[in-house]
Amino acid sequence: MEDFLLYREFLFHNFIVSIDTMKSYDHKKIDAYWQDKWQSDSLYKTSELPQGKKIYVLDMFPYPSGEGLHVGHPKGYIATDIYSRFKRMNGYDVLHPMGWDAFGLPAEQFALKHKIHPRIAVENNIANFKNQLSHIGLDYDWSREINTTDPTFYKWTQWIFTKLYEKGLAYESHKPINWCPSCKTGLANEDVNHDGTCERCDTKVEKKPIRQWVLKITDYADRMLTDLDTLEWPEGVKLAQKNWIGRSEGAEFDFSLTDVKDHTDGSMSVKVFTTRADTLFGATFIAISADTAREWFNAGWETIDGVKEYVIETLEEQNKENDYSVVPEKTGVYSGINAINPATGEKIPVWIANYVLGGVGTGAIMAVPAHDERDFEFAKKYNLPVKQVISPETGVVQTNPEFRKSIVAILWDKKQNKFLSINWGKNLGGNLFIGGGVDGDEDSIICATREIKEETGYTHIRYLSKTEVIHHNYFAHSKNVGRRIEAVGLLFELIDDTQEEVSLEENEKNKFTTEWLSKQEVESKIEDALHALVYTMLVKEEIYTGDGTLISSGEHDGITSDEARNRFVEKYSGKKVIKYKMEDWVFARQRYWGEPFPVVRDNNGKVYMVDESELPVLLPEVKSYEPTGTGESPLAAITDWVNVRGYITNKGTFKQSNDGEIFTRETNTMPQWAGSSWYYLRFADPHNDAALISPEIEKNWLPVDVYVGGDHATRHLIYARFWHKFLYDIRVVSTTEPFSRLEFLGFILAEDGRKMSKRLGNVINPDDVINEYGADTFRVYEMFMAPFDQTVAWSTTSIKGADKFIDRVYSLQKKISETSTVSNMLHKTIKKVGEDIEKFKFNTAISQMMILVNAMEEGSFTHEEYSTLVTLLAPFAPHMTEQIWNELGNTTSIHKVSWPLYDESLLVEDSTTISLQINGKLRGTFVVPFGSDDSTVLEEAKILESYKKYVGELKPKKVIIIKNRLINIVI
RNA sequence: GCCGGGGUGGCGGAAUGGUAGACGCGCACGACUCAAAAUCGUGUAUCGUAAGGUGUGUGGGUUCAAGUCCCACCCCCGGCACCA
Repeated sequence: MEDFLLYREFLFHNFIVSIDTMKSYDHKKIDAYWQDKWQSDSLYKTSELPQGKKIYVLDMFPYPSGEGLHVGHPKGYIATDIYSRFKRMNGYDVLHPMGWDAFGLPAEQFALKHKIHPRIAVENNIANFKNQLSHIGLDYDWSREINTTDPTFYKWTQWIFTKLYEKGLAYESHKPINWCPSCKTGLANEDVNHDGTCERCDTKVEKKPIRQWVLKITDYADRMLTDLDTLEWPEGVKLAQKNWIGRSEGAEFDFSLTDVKDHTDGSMSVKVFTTRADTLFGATFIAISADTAREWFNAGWETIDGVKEYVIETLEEQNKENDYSVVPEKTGVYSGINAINPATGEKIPVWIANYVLGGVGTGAIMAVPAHDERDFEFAKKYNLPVKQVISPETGVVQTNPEFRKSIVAILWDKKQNKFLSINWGKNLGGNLFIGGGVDGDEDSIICATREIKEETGYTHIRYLSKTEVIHHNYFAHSKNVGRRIEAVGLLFELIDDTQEEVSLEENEKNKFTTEWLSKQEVESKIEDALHALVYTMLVKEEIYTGDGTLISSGEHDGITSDEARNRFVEKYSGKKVIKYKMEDWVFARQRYWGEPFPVVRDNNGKVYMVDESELPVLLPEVKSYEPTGTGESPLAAITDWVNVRGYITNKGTFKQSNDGEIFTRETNTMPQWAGSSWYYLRFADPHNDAALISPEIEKNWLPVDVYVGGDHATRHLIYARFWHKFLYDIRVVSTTEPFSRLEFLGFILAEDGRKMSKRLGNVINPDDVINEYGADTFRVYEMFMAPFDQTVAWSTTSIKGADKFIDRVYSLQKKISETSTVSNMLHKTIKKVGEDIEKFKFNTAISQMMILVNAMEEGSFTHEEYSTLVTLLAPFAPHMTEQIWNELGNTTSIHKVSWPLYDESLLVEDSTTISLQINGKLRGTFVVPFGSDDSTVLEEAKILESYKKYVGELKPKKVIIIKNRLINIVI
């Protein structure tokens, strides 16, 4: 009641203004009034522990850039706001926090440009962001705000690093890494664009050997892969992670080398990695990368003429690599060395080839041109032998099959470039080539020649080529038996069209017709897997790269690819190996604005972690935080910070002491991804000095139930999963995954369809929009403009629709009456809005409410029904609905009201419109009572003019009636 | 090339195999107004005066009925890319 009186007083002072603006209500006053009131009432304060059902709704926390917010930024925040308000109204305790990801390069670059300290810049930017956000009416509990640059926060980032080190998951490396010459820092692979440029500044990234801290994320690759299945994430993201992790199961084999001149590395063998160990007998040459060749040179190898030049040239070429979209032409050179295939004992040449890459596998491959496209392309170019060792397998393998031998013959008319096909009709397999069974030991060419003559009469033909045996499995329905066919495919050329009388019986002849098909027709009409494969191999001259049965593999003929992969590793001294495309995480940056490593070294360079009791290691103030570009961080110049006296505790950690030895601090800083890899935990327990998070709080609030943000499929979402799993292993968290459900948001583009940027001058500032239309209109429009996950351009005209809607809902207040025409529509709306919010389908939820409002405007509705509408709209338009709620005489906040329930019985309408179809075409509609039985519907339909016109006295062949929907009469 | 996602009016977009284009913008006309804005009303896929025909990227198919299911292809967006 107090609120109500307060509001009356407020109206008295301000209402005149709103009449002037010709709007039903004055959003500026109302927005501010309620935002202040919610704030002073602590409406959104989250309790320390959830009392009942909990839900943790999280936005990807923003990077507080100097540019401020544009209208695209709040889209996700509005969605989580709606979702969390909805959940709160459904009786959940909601954790919905916000914070700042403020370390990292952009903040530092902004600071450098504007000549202010990054800490000050970050403070200003956060203040600006917070001010902009505050106008939107979001329900964050700001008492839980966190900031990754706050020492009380990064203390725990450092703590996690010391734990990673303890568990052997952090190590130093001098391997060449990605170096951005413009940002003057090392980068993780994840920070490098597809085209080899820096993700931040688009400068060409170089390889540079720098001492680096690296995290062993590859140790978690398998778990990260398998646990993907447990996540309610968009399939695309899961797939992207799967590809990024890039697990491949294979084997390594040693090929011993012969004819090596002065190769002093002593091993005299080359190690290859393959995922196709089953094709070992088909390895007809070895190909090594230019990198591997260089290593051999360094080890003292003297080679034949031209090889060294080729290697140098290739290395140069590969370092350029600007255009990633074009696969370069394969080149190579014979090295003069030969290798022994461990399976066949044969001597095969070793080539150096540009398509073999140094960083992949072992940098050397066994080339199997018969079963690998790249090897095949290379072998064709350099005339290297192709040896098929896998017999293709088509169809579905049958149990207890009948064995048969057969041929598939393709007759080619070169002049017309057409292929002879037999059309058996739809039910007998459609178009095939010529097929037939082999009699006993009959030669396949003779057999095929005979079949062609028998079935088509052509006799003047020339044999061209044939395949190895293909195994084809199918179920012969006519004989009710599974079959396994050993087929040979053959290609013949038609010399002339001399044709004999087809020797088959008349009734046999009538079963099929012969047709000449063009290439295009063949590809669309020949559906049979075996016949299509024969065509692919003989006409298109493609190789078979799938699994199958072994042939030409000595004693192993007849076993499957799977069996061979296991057997060959044992038999030929191979080793099973699992490789990942993902590499360990380069975790150091040579910049100022990041978390310092809690690491010191003694004068022998031995590394110690700073003792937990002395964390955080504070980022020191520094005069110049410009990058040095030497691979050293600016911190290295601060000698009285770098040099620190102390001692090593019996735990092996470092503690400061003025009379101790001198140690030197690590001067690299952590990458921006460090803080964001665990921040979501801290929101649940933001002020805990003693622990990263209290176990009780962790158990009650975590994991994040719904995580909303932009597409970070392969970086943030990989790193956070890795750290979370590690924290699970050291018992800091009790779940194996951090984010149960993930919802991506589509971006908002500028009205011109381009990205919003200051440079293009097309930025739309939410402050301006809110000023003109109010926060509620802004919120409703952003949610209504397109499906949530879809990118869409801003429209300064379309927003008027949302504005009108808000205004009309407010105006409806005047129409409250004692009667109702909308009860059915209202209950449908309650159902749909609830279901849609749950699924993040905000656009259709709003559209349903618009439909209801239209119906209310046309008909009549009660006070209670109006209250229900306002309640449904409350999560979307919190200010206006709170205002109405208050004006309706309620004394508590609408945001504490229970979500309305729908009445199943009221979802049903009294009557329903049936559409009349005649032969599937719409010919009219009519209304019948809901639930009318079929005969009633038919009788009603017969009354229609269109029924009389189209059906008349004709007898319908068939009448299909879909209850409450339609009647279709087939005549 | 491979893997995702998508292709529906002038625009953003709706459609459990069952009236395609809900809802909104825009546009046109009308009401109110001296006038405009705002607001309200009516109309708005397309061809046709009409009856009716045609329409969800293209071509086939399944079905009484296809935007929706199946096959082939084209185009757009995103990711990966000589990964052995």
